Amino acid sequence: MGRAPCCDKANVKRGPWSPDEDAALKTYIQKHGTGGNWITLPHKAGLNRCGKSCRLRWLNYLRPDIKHGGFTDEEDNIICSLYDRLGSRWSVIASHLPGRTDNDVKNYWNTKLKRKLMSRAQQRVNLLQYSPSPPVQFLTVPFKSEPFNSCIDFSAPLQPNYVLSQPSSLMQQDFGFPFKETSAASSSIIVENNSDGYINWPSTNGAISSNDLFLVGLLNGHDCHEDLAGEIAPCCFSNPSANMRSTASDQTKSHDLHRSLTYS
DNA sequence: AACGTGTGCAACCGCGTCGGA
DNA sequence: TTCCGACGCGGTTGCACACGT
Repeated sequence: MGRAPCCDKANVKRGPWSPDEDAALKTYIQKHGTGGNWITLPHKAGLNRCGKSCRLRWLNYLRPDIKHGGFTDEEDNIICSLYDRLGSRWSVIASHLPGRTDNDVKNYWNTKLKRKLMSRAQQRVNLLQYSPSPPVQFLTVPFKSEPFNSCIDFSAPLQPNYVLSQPSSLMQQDFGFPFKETSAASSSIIVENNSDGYINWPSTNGAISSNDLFLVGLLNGHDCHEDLAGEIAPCCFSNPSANMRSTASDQTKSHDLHRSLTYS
């Protein structure tokens, strides 16, 4: 049996709020407060609205301390940093941004910030400076919803000359298969021998940032000191090894990373 | 001008949690 | 301890507007 609805949906107004309704709600709350009961508030305020709708309208729009308008770079950084640590806990993230609501932050993340980060990631790819001719062929790596972290699952054995860029937060060592560095300044490596389809790295502390991208491409045997151009192949995080730690938060990151890559 | 598509954001929905009876 | 109403949250939807063809 489902939960009983909080109000009679057939007999309450829905959709956008009119200026009159806004005024009525604002006037009532400023005069009487919410009274700790949103369900009875609309009746008392003379509004034919669901209590939840009133609560949302007040918290997300009518509250006097709401900050409207664009987000600043500083706010961007706070959101990115907190999302990296907390995932999609918008209310917690919004609590660090005075005047911003969880709905605001969520919408901003979903519509703008995610794409902004993708654009930065693309710039990082270009900075890797590989330019094979014929162009790089990129490995398609299907997303898998479970498990995650501490390992990239390529679904199929890696072939020689696949290029893997690693996240900056991880050390370039002990990947569990032979590789060579592309250059001292680069964060990429090249697979020299076939691998078993998994790349393990030594970090067991879950130190993967959602700003970190794992990019894979095939060099077609060309020299690595050329420009990298073409499609990005998203990788999923996988955890076939029992001694690797994985968390729900990492699953979210992996999922979001995949989704954001598919936007490009 | 008309139409299709993309974007931003307000609002809704459903579920988990909390607290009082 | 259990039940139930209300709250709060995150995911999703739908609409208005902008923009391109």
